[in-house]
Amino acid sequence: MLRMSTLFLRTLREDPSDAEVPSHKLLVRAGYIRRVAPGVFTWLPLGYAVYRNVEHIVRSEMNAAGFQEVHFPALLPREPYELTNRWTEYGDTLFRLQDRKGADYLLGPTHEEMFTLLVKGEYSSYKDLPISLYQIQSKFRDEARPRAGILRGREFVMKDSYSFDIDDAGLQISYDKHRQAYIATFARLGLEFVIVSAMSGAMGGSASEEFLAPTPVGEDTFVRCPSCAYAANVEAVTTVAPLSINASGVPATHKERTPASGTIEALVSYSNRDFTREDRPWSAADTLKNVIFMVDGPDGSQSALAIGVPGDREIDMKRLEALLQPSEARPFEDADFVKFPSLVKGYIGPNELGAQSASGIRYLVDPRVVDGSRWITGADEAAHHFYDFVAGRDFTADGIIDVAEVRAGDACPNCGAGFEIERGIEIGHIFQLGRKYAEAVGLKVLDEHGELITVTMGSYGIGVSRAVAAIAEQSHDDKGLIWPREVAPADVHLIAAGKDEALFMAAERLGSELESVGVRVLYDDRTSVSPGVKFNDSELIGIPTIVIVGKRLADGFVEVKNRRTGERRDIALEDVVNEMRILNER
RNA sequence: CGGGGUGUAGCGUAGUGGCUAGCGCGUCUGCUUUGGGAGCAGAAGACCGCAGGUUCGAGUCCUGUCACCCCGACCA
Repeated sequence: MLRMSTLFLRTLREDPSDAEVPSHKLLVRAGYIRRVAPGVFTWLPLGYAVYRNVEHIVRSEMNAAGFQEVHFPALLPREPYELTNRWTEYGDTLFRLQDRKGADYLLGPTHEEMFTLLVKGEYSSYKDLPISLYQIQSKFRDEARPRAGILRGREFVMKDSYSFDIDDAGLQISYDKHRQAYIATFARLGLEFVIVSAMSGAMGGSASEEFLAPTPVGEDTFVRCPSCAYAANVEAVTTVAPLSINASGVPATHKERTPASGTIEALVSYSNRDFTREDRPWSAADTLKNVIFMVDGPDGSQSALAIGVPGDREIDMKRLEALLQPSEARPFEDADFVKFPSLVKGYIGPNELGAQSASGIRYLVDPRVVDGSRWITGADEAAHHFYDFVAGRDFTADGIIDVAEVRAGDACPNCGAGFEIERGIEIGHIFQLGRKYAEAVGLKVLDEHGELITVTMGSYGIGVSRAVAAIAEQSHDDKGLIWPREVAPADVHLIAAGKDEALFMAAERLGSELESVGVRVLYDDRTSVSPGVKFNDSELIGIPTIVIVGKRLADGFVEVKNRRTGERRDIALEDVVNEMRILNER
């Protein structure tokens, strides 16, 4: 029985000034966590109890799925990460350190290399596979900007699993088992979640899905179709290309002088004044905006890339980066323009783009730029635009790229309905890694023909510490936290409300009885604290059931309050233990 | 790393260049109080982020520096 009189706990009446999101504010105010350094937190007794409950649920579901737990060090040598090139590729996000001899070490940001090497060291036959191993470990990432308290720290706990199979079919089975285990885990954690596609096909088609907990403070944006099951991270949304259009009636293209048309908006209004089209007014979606990027490859190479999108949409850098990985893109700067004299900044058009053009810059367009679509676009001359510039007739791009911003109402690729946009916290990620790491470290086994084959892998993560914050984020009100029972630090928050000694004795006895039948109790046995303080603390702390031993005790009753609904009931003292036990069994 | 902001007691904060840096919460002592963050009386607790400078005088002005927070780019 946890006793408030001795519990290491100090609740705060005011929000900490450095906290922004509800989970951070409440976890600090309720005395669950304290900050040690940016993105680094200490778990206090109540917080650690919740954390351990979450960890326990994760572990038990992993074990139930037949995965085996191992535990790597957090402190790792450099060499394994050299094999996969991640010692350098990981960049500044990697915490590096040296031992006294000057040898390089790192604090593990994720453990693909270690798991792969471990299996390589032990197994060498197809008969040993499949196998799935996992660990629950502190991970370290020197994030450029930790934020939102526990939601995005530099030290955090992650459950990471890796599956090892001899072929794609086996990998699919391992992947599906993890998917099922994750569904069971998050359901038990009391989290509302959505499974979204996380990668576009352009990356090579390996399956990857994210488990997102919808909340306004989530860092991931995803789309969800209200009329079918489709859900995807914005990075993975595929745009439905319209059918090609018959452009036989479109006038021949013509170049016009368009002064003061520096912005799309200005161009559209100018066009509607001086170059009206026959059927309807021009809109921003009729302009073709061409943006040039410099793409830095992982090997240090640089190449320019031109992207054409309808003028009513921006290019979504996240989508672009996701598609280009591991290369990185940045908008063209003046210094880059100097190298391409045929480009007129602000008036770049398809004529000067593409492999065949003078610039030679690869030119990719949005899927909406179908054959027969009719555009206003740059004429590669200051203050001039082409009108009635038709795709397939007047220009041809080198290919399609789907990186324009995604908007609510855009068509679902599955059923065509307009989808909705929401935000969510990434609480889990399952991913068919394939043979990348196995190849890098040489993980091969003999198959039934005695041939060496490279193992194929899956990698699966759950943010354990993050899940605590995600639950807090989804489950609180203006008074405080509201824990789902299975993760709550106790089942019952027992309050002695009053000063009568008999009342404390009755509460004490009730607490013991509850504990004896397996009900976890947090007992507010403080004698010098007024009932109001106790009530407020109980609501802040967020244990699902609050039992008040107070003024109704004289009639043989205690009050039982549901933290979530606020519903209160008077229950006869002798029935409480039974009631609580039933409640606990659900 | 780009942009914005803030550093005053454990927490939240006030402080036109001028006396001993103020208030609330929390903490301690005593008395009172006990169904919605109690009252009275007293007490402890601050190198005003750090380093320079201007000035008779700096929490306040200037320069530098560090730290932290927020918005972006990056991620469980």
